[in-house]
Order: sequence, then C-alpha cells, then structure tokens
Amino acid sequence: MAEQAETARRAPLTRDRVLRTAVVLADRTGIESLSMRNLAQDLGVVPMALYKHVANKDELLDGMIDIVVAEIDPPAPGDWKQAIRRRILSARQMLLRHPWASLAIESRTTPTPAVLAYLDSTVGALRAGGFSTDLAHHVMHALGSRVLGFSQELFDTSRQAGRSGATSAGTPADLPPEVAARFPHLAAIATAASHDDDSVVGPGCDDQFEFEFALDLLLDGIERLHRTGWTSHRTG
Amino acid sequence: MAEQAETARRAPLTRDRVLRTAVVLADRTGIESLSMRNLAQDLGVVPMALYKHVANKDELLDGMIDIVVAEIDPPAPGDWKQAIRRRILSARQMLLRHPWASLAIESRTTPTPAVLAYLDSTVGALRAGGFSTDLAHHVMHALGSRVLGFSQELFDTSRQAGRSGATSAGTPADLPPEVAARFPHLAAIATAASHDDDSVVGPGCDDQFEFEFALDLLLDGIERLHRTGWTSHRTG
DNA sequence: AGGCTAGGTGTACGCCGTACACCAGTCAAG
DNA sequence: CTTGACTGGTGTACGGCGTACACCTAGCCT
Repeated sequence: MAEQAETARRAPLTRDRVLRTAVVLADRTGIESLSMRNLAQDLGVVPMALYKHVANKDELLDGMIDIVVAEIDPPAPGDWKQAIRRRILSARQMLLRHPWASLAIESRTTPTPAVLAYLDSTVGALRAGGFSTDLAHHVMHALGSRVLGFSQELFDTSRQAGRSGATSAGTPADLPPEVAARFPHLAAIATAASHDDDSVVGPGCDDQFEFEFALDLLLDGIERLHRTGWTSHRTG
Repeated sequence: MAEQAETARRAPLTRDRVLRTAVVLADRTGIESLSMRNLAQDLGVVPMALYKHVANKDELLDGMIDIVVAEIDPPAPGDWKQAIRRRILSARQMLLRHPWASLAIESRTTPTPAVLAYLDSTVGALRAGGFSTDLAHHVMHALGSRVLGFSQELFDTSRQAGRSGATSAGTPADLPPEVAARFPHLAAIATAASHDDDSVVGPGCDDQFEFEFALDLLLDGIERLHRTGWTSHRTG
C-alpha cells in the first residue's frame, strides 16, 4: 500500500493538467524555456509520459493557446462598438497575463479552433450591428492584430526585462544616452510625456492609453464608414 | 607583379557575407530551419568558423534584421502623409520578400539600431509635418505594427503553405467545410468577396487591399486629429 | 485465467548552440 | 631571419532538445 500511495500522491496527469501546467510554466519562466523535459519535471513525471496526452510540442502549444484564448470574456450584449471594444480590451488583458501568448499565436501557421471561435464571434458582433459582410470583412483586417489585443510595441523598453503593462512608476525615459543622441526624434518622443506635467499620460509611457488611443482611432473611422454606407464595390 | 593570389583563400568569409548568406538561407528554407550548422555548410565552412564573425546566434539574427531593414526605401520628400504611406508600404514589401523577418523582429527583446533608425526617421517625417512630439508619440503607437508593415492576418489561409501576397488566383474560399459549418460568420466573410462580381477586391482576399484599407483608416483619423490640434493634455 | 488496453518508463538517436583547445597563415619588431 | 603575437578556420566534445521505440504494469472485460 506504500507503493501505490506513492503513485497516488500525484494527480492522474490528464491532458488538461498537462496543458494548464504548461501555461503556468510558460507564464513563470517564458516560452523559450518551456521544454517537454521541464514540463515533465514540473509534473513529477518522465518526459515521454507527456506524449500519451499530447502528440508533440506543437500540439502542446496549440492546446495552451486554446486555454488562454478561452479566458477572454464572452461577448456582452449592447451596441457593436461597445461590445467589440470590451472584447478586445479583455483579450489584451489576457495577453498581458500570458506574455508568451501573442508570439505563440502569431507563430502558428494555422489558427486554433478557439482562436477561430473568438474571431467568429467578433464578426458576429459586427453583423449584429448591421455591418455588411463586405465591410465586416475589411474591418476585421483593419483591426488586424488588435483583434487579439496585440500591442506589439517595438520600442517598448519594458519588454526587455520585467513584465509588461504600463511603464507606470519611475522609468521616465530610459533610453541609453548614446541611443538618445543618435536618434533625436525617438528621444524626443520618449521623453515628451514626462516633460509636460498636465499630460493625461503620466511619467513614462502608458501602454494602456496608447492602446486605447489607436483602438478608438480605428473604431471612429470604422463608425464613419459604417454611417456613410461605405462599400468596396466600384462606385457607379 | 606576382600577386599572392595563388594561395588566396577560396572563401573570404566576412561578417557581411555570413549575414547575407543567412538571409538568403532563411528566405529559402524558413527561419526555423536556419541553424549555425546549416549556414556553415552553405558557406563551405565548419560551424565554429562562424563564431569568429558573430558572437552567437542571437547576434546573427540581429545582423540579419539590420540587413533587411536597410532594404526599406529611404524617406522621400513630400507631405508627411504621402511620405509615411510610401515608407510603410516599402517596409511591407520588404517583409513580403523576407517572410521570417516580422516574427524575428517581434521576438527580439530589444530593437536593433537599424530598426531604431527606421522608427526615428518615421518620427522625423511626422515632426517635419508639424506634429507635436506628443501627437507624434501617440501616432507611432497607433501605427503600431503597421510601422513595419506587419499584416499579421490571423485568418490568412495563404500563410499555411506557400508564400504570401494576395491570394490572387483561384482559392476563392478554402476554409475546410467542417470549419465553415461551425463558424458561419467567418465563412460568410471569407466568401463575401467572391460572391460579388463588381467588387474591387477580386476573388479570394487581396492582402494588399486590406492592408491599405486599414492603413488609410488610421491615416485619415490621424490627419483629422492633426487638423483639429488634438492633444493628450487635459482639456481646459 | 487470459488477454486487451491505457498510461508511465528507460534507452537511444540525431539534431541544436557553443566552449575550448588547436593550428596555419600573416606580419611587425628585434 | 627569427620570433612571437594575432587572425581566422578546424576538431572535438558537452549538455540540452524533441521524440521514436520497446518495455512494463495495473486495471478491466470476457
């Protein structure tokens, strides 16, 4: 009975447990150091045991993506603009919780069913708002990466070291001086917000503000097209 | 005069040659199958020889990025809108030539000098057009991934197999039937264009059109903000 | 009892990046 | 002319990776 107590000590190791442990591990140590061997060790199991539950590492990643995509808030009733706005912001929150997810989703050659479902329901919200399939089609392209909340800040200094989110406290403009000297325009932009005390944006750069700025820019434009009955058909 | 060409090395193997060969190899076989060993073989050299010219694989990737970013057309004179539009579309062409580049650039934790220079000159074009640093700052965030021309079409079926570009000929709506059944809105969008013969967009989905649609949506919104003297400062 | 099956194990293979010791040239200074 | 440092290509080797394959074991059905 001592022997079976030892094996009974750990949970049964289901596919779901494998995937969720992998998500936690990726959250904690980054996607690049998520290996089948590490994951197996976290589960107290030998590496090959995982292959009884996932076909290979690619399928593991797909499963992880499905799990985090499922964390996005379900569509809420209301007008299309509010609904989509809330949805996208919820997706963004998910991606901030799981910093590896955006790159993982992008690197997949084909979207997973959960991603497809998310996109589908977003299109559904547009259609429910009276969008033609034609306009809805183009709008989905226009929202593009924002549909999944990607911020994708190339010059986001916070991405190098710690977690993401607003560069809120401290870190006013931490470009290395030699970089600032060579790229004056970039330097000016990086420090712009901190110079003006009456700016809505605090010191440093508020990712959330920037994201909503771009999002609203797109949404307002989309609304305008919608109101004026825009179509990609030839004018005639 | 007798040159010592008789004993000249067959392969000079400079840092530049290493990087350019790596770019060609990545273009041909994809970034995931670019290894130091493959690259060395392509150069007719032993793997460790590369390390005399690049510190490690990360530095190799940085060097490759610098090379392809340098292919983006230099800024042209003219009004800011045209200048930025041309620049971004040029960047997009570069990314279509080097399909590995967008993911590679995104996965870097810190942008390379060439990327910084590209971003800087884009900001410069805005400033030259009379944008405040404040507005220019937010505009750069808004353009976001589009600054480097990322299309990032999650539901771009062409990405799974061949090269990208417009799904121009054939392939009207190649969603697998079981997928189409489960996601009716997606299916409707995917087939929308092919149903209407008088659409500007031909059969299938014209990536280029979609990209410019989104880009112009953003640019028009930005222009409107610019004209009305938008600022992120508190009103009043 | 006998065998089927699901699930965990152990070993092994071929990739990968790269540390480290080595060696063949070139070339400047003694 | 020697010498010794420096540059750049080589060979070997190590630890980590994904995973194929054979094996074992426990529970279940007949």
